[in-house]
Amino acid sequence: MFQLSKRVEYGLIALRHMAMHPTGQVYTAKELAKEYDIPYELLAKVLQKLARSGLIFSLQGVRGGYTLGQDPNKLSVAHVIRIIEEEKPMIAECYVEGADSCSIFDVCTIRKPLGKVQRNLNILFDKMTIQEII
Amino acid sequence: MFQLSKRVEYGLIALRHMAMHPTGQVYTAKELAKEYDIPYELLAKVLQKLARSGLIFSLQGVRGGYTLGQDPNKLSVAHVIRIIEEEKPMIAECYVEGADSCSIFDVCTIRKPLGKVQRNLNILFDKMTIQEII
DNA sequence: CCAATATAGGACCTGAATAGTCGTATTTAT
DNA sequence: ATAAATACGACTATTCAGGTCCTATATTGG
Ligand code: SF4
Ligand code: SF4
Repeated sequence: MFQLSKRVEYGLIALRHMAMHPTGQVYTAKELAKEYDIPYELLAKVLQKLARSGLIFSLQGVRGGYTLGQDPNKLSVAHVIRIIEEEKPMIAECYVEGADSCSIFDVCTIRKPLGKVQRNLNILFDKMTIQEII
Repeated sequence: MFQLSKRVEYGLIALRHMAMHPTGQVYTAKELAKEYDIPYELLAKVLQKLARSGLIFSLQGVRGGYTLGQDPNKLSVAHVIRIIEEEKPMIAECYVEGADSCSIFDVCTIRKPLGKVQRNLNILFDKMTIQEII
């Protein structure tokens, strides 16, 4: 319970790697996968997703790869999570899926307090930048 | 991702229910399950676990049930989670399962920053008591 | 004593979500 | 042209949470 998904972990690792080295440098999914011993196809998908949302730039073809598209100081972990996980619920499903998603919604007594936890968690991830995890 | 398990939610709901009403009162798993429309067997197991670790008292036999064993002011949500989930990992598995659990442990670069998140989350749940969620 | 009602707890089934794999198309530098 | 890279959809496998079922044991009250 409460684990970060591998996809998010892999994404963070890749972003951190890019942020650590001189900007503009291009990294291929292959070399990153090898460096960190991550399944290539899986990492590739994550990078594609990050690229699609403009978080990193992709260069196709020979000598292509990925390069950091944003200042790592301004890139929050929360943002990365949101992109990779899309709108997956955190803490409690009813927050995202609505009242119908939970059969005990209208008698549930812990929904509100959990909201507080959720907010605090958001703040935590919002404040944490890629630069910070280097 | 990052969801509280149903078992924890059910446990919190039951504890909250007990904490709301006069102390000493006995509740059966059956009536709680009905009241909140929770699967009886599942709730029963959660309550058994809470009873085993002394968090609530159990009375067997006819007219038995459960009764709150502790001051709700002193009972933290963190404690409840730890009892129900035992030593399930939060945030990242390597914290509990050790280095061998993750193939990229020794090249992983985000382990330490995730530790910070974990600590903050612990603080959050530690501070939150059952009394508080009433 | 006996029947009813409750907890105790193990075994099992199921479906959904995650992790990982494969195949193929497309792009581009050389 | 070829090789090396991204793009992307479809597929498989594994894991885990949620839920169910069954039996044993304890306790009360008639
Ligand atoms: S209504 Fe309550 S039990 Fe249901 S998902 Fe929301 S917080 Fe959890
Ligand atoms: S070593 Fe890194 S990737 Fe592996 S479980 Fe720990 S934090 Fe996650």
